[in-house]
Amino acid sequence: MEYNHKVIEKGWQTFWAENGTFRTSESTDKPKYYVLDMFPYPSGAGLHVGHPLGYIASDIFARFKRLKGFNVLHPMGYDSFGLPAEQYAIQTGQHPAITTEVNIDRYREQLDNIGFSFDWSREVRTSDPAYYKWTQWIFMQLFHAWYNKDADKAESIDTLVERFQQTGSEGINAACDEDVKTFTAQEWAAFMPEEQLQELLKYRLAYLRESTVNWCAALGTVLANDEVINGVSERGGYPVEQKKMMQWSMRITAYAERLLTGLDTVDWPEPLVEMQRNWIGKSIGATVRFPLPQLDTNIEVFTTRVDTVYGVSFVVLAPEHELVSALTTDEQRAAVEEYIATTSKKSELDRMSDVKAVSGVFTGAYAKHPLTGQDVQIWIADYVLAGYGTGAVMAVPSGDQRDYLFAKHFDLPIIPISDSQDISEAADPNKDGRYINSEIINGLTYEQAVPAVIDQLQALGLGKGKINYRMRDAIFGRQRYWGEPVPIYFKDGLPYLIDKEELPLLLPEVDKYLPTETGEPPLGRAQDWKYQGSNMYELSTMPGWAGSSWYWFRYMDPKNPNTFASREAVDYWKSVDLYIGGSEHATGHLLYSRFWNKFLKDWGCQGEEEPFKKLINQGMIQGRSNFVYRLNNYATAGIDEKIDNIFISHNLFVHFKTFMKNLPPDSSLFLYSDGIYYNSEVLVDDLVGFGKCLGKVVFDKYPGLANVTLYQNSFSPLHVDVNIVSNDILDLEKFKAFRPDFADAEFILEDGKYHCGHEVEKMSKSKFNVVNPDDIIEQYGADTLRLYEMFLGPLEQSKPWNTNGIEGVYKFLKKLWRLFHDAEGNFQISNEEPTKAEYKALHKIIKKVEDDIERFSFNTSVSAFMICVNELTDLKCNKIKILQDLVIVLQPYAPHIAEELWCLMGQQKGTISYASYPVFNPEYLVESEFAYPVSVNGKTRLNLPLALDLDQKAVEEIVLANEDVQRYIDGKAIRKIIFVKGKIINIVV
RNA sequence: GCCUAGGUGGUGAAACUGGUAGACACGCAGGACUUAAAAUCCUGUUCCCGUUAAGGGAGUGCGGGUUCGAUUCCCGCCCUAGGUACCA
Repeated sequence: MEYNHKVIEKGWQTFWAENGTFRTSESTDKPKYYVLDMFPYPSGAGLHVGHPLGYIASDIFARFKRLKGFNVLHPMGYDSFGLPAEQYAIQTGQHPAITTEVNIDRYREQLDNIGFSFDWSREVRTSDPAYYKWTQWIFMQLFHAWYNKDADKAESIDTLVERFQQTGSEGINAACDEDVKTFTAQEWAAFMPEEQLQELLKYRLAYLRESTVNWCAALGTVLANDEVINGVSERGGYPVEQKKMMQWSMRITAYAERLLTGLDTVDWPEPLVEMQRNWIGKSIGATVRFPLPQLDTNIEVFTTRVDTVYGVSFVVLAPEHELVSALTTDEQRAAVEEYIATTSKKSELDRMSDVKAVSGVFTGAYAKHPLTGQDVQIWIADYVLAGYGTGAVMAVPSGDQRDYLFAKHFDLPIIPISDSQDISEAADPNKDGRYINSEIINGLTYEQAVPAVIDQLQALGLGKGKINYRMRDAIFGRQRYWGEPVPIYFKDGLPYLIDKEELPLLLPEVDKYLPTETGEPPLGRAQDWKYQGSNMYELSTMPGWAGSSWYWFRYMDPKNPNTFASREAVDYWKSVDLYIGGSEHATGHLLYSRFWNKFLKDWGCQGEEEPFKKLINQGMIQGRSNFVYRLNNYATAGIDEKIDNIFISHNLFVHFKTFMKNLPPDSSLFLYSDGIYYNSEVLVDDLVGFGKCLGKVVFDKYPGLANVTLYQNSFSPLHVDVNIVSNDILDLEKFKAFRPDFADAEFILEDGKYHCGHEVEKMSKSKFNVVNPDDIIEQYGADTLRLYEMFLGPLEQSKPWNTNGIEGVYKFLKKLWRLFHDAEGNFQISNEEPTKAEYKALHKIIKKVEDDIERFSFNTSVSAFMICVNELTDLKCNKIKILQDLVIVLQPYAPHIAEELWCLMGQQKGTISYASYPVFNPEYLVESEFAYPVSVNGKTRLNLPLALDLDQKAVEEIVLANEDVQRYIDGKAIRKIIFVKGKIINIVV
């Protein structure tokens, strides 16, 4: 039979499913390997061809590792809590669980068509109560934990209570809120129980506190920093404002340092590591206090250049700084209040857009310089951010450009502090010179000055070295329905954990998925939803990232009812060896997952510091839209009938556009049946060709037409479904059926074809550029799809989807099939011993694929397969000894055809999945094309690579007779001689 | 502005540690088979000069450098994509 992908592929997919071919267990002597994909959110649109790119790559890798003798865990599941299902529920009233279920079924069907080797028996869904039970459990552990900085790990809150009871707050070194109290053991004991709980909340890793949040009114929820892009929501692009609310937060900042140092131990793409580093934003510096004798307090600032402290000529506070109103003098009060009012009105977006404008107001107050004791002015300005550092900066105009501009603008002093500074035009932050105007550090270098200043400040109690992080704690509550309920109830306004036995705390039914009339989250609508019948539950739900922050553990032991994953399973699988997914999760999912992983390690649940050892970002596949150009703005004379269903081919459109652009904006073209005239007078040679084309259709049909007038925008691009376009050539019949109003369309063609325009855009329904993998599979098969997605280019690179080249890959599979089938389509194989050339072709591919997979260069493997089959075809090789190994090598890429051929050779059905990867034999390959001259007994001889198959004597004769060679041998040592086809190309000395 | 990645034919791309640049594939052109189409196969295809050919020249964003030899290494610049931003 001919290569029939439909029959072959369905058959094998059924076989794999029925036989549980890819079911994994822990009981084996093989080394383990964990290959994970970022699990998808099952959206209503289904998969498009961009989605499976990463899954195909990971599947190839997983299958390859199996062949290499590893016990491979390769699971798949769904991140099934999320906004779209809820939005859909709001619109239609359908329960998000139902929508989600339907979408998951659709996803599963599409995934199955591609022939993945997932172990589906381990599937997880984050919205499944049996799953989110453990998400809630982890939350409870985080609530019950504090971070002991001395031990550098999270500990049970009980150990903290114990220490409070014994020694009070003395000596506690914790990651906690700023406003913790200091107290003795006696004072602690004297606190009311509520006070104690209130205080403990400031230490917990999951905690409740009033914080400024990104409130998105349109979505009715708060958003995390990484969900806000340029001041608008990532989803939907709605405006986001700052608002104070009581919120659940996660003390991820406790792990800032470990999250940073851990990045050095993982094998991740450099851009991603860099993104996380920037997000954490560590800066090493110092805090400096500027005394305020009038208020008996200090202004604390953070600086990374404490050595420039003698250059301070003023201090700037953020407008929101808590000391502002207290220290503002009466004369300045009006100005200050007005300034605060204007800045608070500015949205995040405004503030970002006028970054360059200098603004600020003097408070009228002065602080003492900590080292010189001189008075320095205190200003407020919105270039100082309340949320970073201490919300106040010491201004060093000579060393910082923003301070410099501020000083210039308000005519404040600029003090040079280094003999190498040039501050005539701008601030100069260089660290090269010696200090001047700097009392105790005059004449010192930067390296000497920093510790000197810090020592002095510390001695005065006015400063100390400090490390600051940009990263904020993560807001953990969402005022939405479709998420995990937080396992908390309230009594007298204080949060308590529900009993562990009550887990999972099920998502209650509600009548509507909207906030209540009183503005509470949707869960406020649930009837009789009280903890043990009396206490109110927390009404917000967990954010989208909760369920995805630990899911790789659940795959290890997905059905366990007693724990999130058994210790045996966790110790066996340890961490993910290879993780494939998009880089858009750099500062969200990938950071939170590392945080929870570290916490679970501290908690003694698992032993790995990092969850994902190696990570690959697959590039996004963008859409490639096609356009047709319709006549839609014109005037006719001498005819009544409409003639607007005319489409011009792409090059004519470009021609037309270019030409019109060169005319005055309000000009128009008149068309006559024998050509085009510009302004009815001048014949435009350029447009003759265009005019003839256009004239043909228009005037054949309307012979009596006197003229048509065209304007600048007479032809406008219109998205056309990419599925009726092939190689940018429009299928005219399908186009007429595409939309009813195109039924009588007429075309102005080039070379008898309608060429469409194209553009790279996001893949979306409205742009008619969505390509469904099912359609590709229907036409070419899953193996072709898999190979083609890999063939498209480097995995990590983003690229537009373009079906144009797929024929080439399809041809390769057909060629391979035909090589082992005769003209009648019967399987035909020879038992003969292969020739050297045949072995060479085979071993080339064995080596190549192995190398390529190890370095994730899947696209070059596909090319190599084609070369291999071309070579074998030329050799007319249909030998069993070649095919046996070849199909194993091919199996990760094109598993269906590989299985089928394996079977046809008389091997037991399905055993190819457990075969072992063929051993590469270098004897068959040309290793190198270089010859190395060596000296033997004073005579120069050539070391020729054996595989080159050259006549030693003949080559030596040629090479040694070469003048250059002689010259080099006399002068210097020759490293190698490069020759191709017996000819010397170059000589390396 | 800063950080990161990248820039090679008509197109997707390859060249792994400096060694025949453009493998492989698409597209295009020509040809074979066929009544015809599909399918399949063959030949050519970086650009310029040379009627064909033999042959010659240029060529991996631009300008320099190191080297017998540079897409690859170094310096400066330009452009594109992604990230990030009054972060003190």
